[in-house]
Amino acid sequence: MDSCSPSFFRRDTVTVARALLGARLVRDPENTPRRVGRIVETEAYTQDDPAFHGWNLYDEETGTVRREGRAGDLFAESGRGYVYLIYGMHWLLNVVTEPEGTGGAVLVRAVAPVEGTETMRARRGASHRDVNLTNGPGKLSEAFDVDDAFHGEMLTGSPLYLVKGEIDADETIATSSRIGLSRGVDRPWRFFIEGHPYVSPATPSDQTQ
DNA sequence: ACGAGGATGCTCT
DNA sequence: GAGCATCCTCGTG
Repeated sequence: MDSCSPSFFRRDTVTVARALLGARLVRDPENTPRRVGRIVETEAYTQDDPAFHGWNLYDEETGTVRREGRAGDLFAESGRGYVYLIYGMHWLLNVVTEPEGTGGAVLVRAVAPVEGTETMRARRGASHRDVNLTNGPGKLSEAFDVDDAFHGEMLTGSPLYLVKGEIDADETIATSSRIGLSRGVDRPWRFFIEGHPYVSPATPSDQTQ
């Protein structure tokens, strides 16, 4: 196993977001079958980005950072989880990037099931078609039992970690504006495997009106 | 197929 | 009080 180490994540956030396409997300708790998903969609968030949760903590003029609250953890050591609740309901999984003191994170937006699909079905409910198990950031968190417990934890080993992977020869990486934003819509920082069935069906933020 | 609307809680104003 | 890195259900065509 070539699991992603802190140094893998201690790089430019956009580079990490691209490099995570084809990587595996592994959920390996005790007493539960292992779940593995292949990452097919990510988004990058950087400290000078108005959509970044820690945007108001970073002063571009002086280069100083106020590491306060949950968003302050976006400036922590790379390889840690940044997990937060959106719309009062869904946990979203990010991995902290860049050197400590520099803000950045990659949102894992969609994976394709590789192993443990039965467990994912049990978590998501039987009424769903398989494509709906993990084709969105809230959905994959439910399928993989990701919640607040992983916020601030190192994602470099059990029970939740990432393993390096590649894009197949017949696959291409596509880019778009990110999903669900009102600010920072001009930054083309959503990356996905073009045409893959497990890419989320959402519309990029610069194509809505 | 697609669009509208509701659920629900944390953070900042 | 508003906005939010979402998802699901229920309308209409």
